Amino acid sequence: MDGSVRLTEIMDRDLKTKHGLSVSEYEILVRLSEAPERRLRMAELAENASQSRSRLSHTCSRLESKGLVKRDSCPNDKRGVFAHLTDEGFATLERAARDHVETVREFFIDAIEPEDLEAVGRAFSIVLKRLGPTN
Amino acid sequence: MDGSVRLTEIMDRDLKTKHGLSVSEYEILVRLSEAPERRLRMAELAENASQSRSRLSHTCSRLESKGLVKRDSCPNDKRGVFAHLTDEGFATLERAARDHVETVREFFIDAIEPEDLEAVGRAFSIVLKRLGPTN
DNA sequence: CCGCACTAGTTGAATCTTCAACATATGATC
DNA sequence: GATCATATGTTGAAGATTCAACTAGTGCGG
Repeated sequence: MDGSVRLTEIMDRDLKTKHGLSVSEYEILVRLSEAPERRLRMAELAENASQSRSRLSHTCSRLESKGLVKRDSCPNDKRGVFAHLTDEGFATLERAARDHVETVREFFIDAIEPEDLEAVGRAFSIVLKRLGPTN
Repeated sequence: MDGSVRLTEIMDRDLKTKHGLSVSEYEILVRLSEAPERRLRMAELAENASQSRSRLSHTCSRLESKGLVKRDSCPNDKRGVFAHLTDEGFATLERAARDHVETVREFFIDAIEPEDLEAVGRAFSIVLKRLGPTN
């Protein structure tokens, strides 16, 4: 646990100093970029990014005021809200991802024996499944 | 990473609802309880618990006001401060640890194949070594 | 078509963390 | 033994997260 905490700390600082993004903001941009039409309902996004809805709301407000994300209401379900990635958001993500991937390699992927890496993947997938949906 | 985030989230909520402690507070109590005479210099404690000094200061203030930790100055080095675990702190830790260990088993240890668990240990030890001391 | 339980998302206050600035002390060097 | 670079720890403000309360909309059952 200690190792993984320290690792995210590194990632966080790296992203923040180079691109002004926290890991959780980055996470959100990634999920959006992978979604069809680069947009997702808030609830779904919260689920994907393992964040509470409240937290997502706040974080999205920040991202919106940075111009990286835009929210508009969903026509079908009047309660619903779509968050979608702006072009600027996508561009920022692309830049950030390049550095981020490199950092991940340096401190994680390349540091570990390949078979141990696979084991880590298996292990935490199971944990995730065991824990079920967020909240 | 996602799995490990979700895992600490569970630990956190578990500790908080049952014992009123956050994971980082718990962490601090653990390190102190393991130290000789149940006390450590602030800097050393920060290092052990992978926290910034500033954060430790604030957290210690909270723990102190709860009566679980006490700080007093170090005779050798007048800049220095010792944090030590009070009896009440130790008692609280003992209670918390019982539940905590069980939660860890349930969602982590028992969920994972033993050899994968070993791999996880190896992997993150290396990460930790690679990252070096905090900050 | 009314009532009611439930879901979506936001808000604000309380809490926690980060960051930079600070006060103080140490110790090496000249 | 004065000076300067460095280490220790705290502080307060700014930023992020959590928690509980809230608004609004959905949709089922009668």
